[in-house]
Amino acid sequence: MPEIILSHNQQFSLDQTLGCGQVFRWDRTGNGWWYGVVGERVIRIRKDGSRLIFKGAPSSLIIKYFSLDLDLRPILTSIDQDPFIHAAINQCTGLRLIRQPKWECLVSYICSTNSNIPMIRRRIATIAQQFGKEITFEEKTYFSFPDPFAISCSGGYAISDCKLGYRTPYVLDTACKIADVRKWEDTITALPYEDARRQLMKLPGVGPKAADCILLFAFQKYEAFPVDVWIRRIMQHNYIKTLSTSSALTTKEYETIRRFAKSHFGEYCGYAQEYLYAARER
DNA sequence: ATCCAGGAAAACG
DNA sequence: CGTTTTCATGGA
Repeated sequence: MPEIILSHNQQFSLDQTLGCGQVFRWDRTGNGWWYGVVGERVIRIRKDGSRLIFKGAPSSLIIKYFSLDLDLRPILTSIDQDPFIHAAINQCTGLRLIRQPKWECLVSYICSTNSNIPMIRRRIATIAQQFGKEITFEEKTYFSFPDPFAISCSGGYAISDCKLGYRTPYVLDTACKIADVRKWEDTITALPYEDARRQLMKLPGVGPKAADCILLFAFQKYEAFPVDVWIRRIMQHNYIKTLSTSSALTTKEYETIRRFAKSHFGEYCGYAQEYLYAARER
């Protein structure tokens, strides 16, 4: 089985990275193997010390997907601005932001609203099962994530069967609007963060939070700082104690939080967000 | 039964 | 304009 030997500057935890809630298509078996669908491939991977052992994809794809080509140390040093984030960094050693497939990430976070991680996972799995291509791997059947056309051309019939609730028309309408995925990806990629964010938020079902997740996880716009209920709580308790404790997160509050994060943690505040989220107390 | 979950859109005042 | 209500689903 192919493997990658991680050097000392490739700090990496498979469990932190795949288990922190940024991706929804990976499962861990009892003995440390992870199985996941990435694009048209099923990947099996585990880590033994500095050895990364895997099957189902070339090394180049593994390195790109897990961002193993970038040195985490200067990034973590730059966001390590106070004792609280320092503790989170230490608690989640080796957590990396993944370079997710963009279209799948978009749909995932449209499906994430007002929901929890197990539910999101189930929805994405159902969509893949309904519309994706069958992939056989080690005698088991998996499904790739369908392109927009596969979803839109069904005329909304099969998608309404995926238990997405009120998110059903969001996914369908977004699939219709993004007929040419490649073009959409190139457009967003080329735009600076704020412009890309405004563009994404024009899609039905994509608000500030979803847009920031997509930009951070799929487009590597590291200044994105997604604010969900957990992050808001953490920011209230540890950083901005003057925040009102009203129930719904207003646009103004969201702006206050993400501006603070950018100025406090810097250009890589998105990395700070993910460490804070992964280290959250439940 | 009631509340909550990696929120967003529509309705309201 | 800012604030409140509604939305579908399942788990605790």
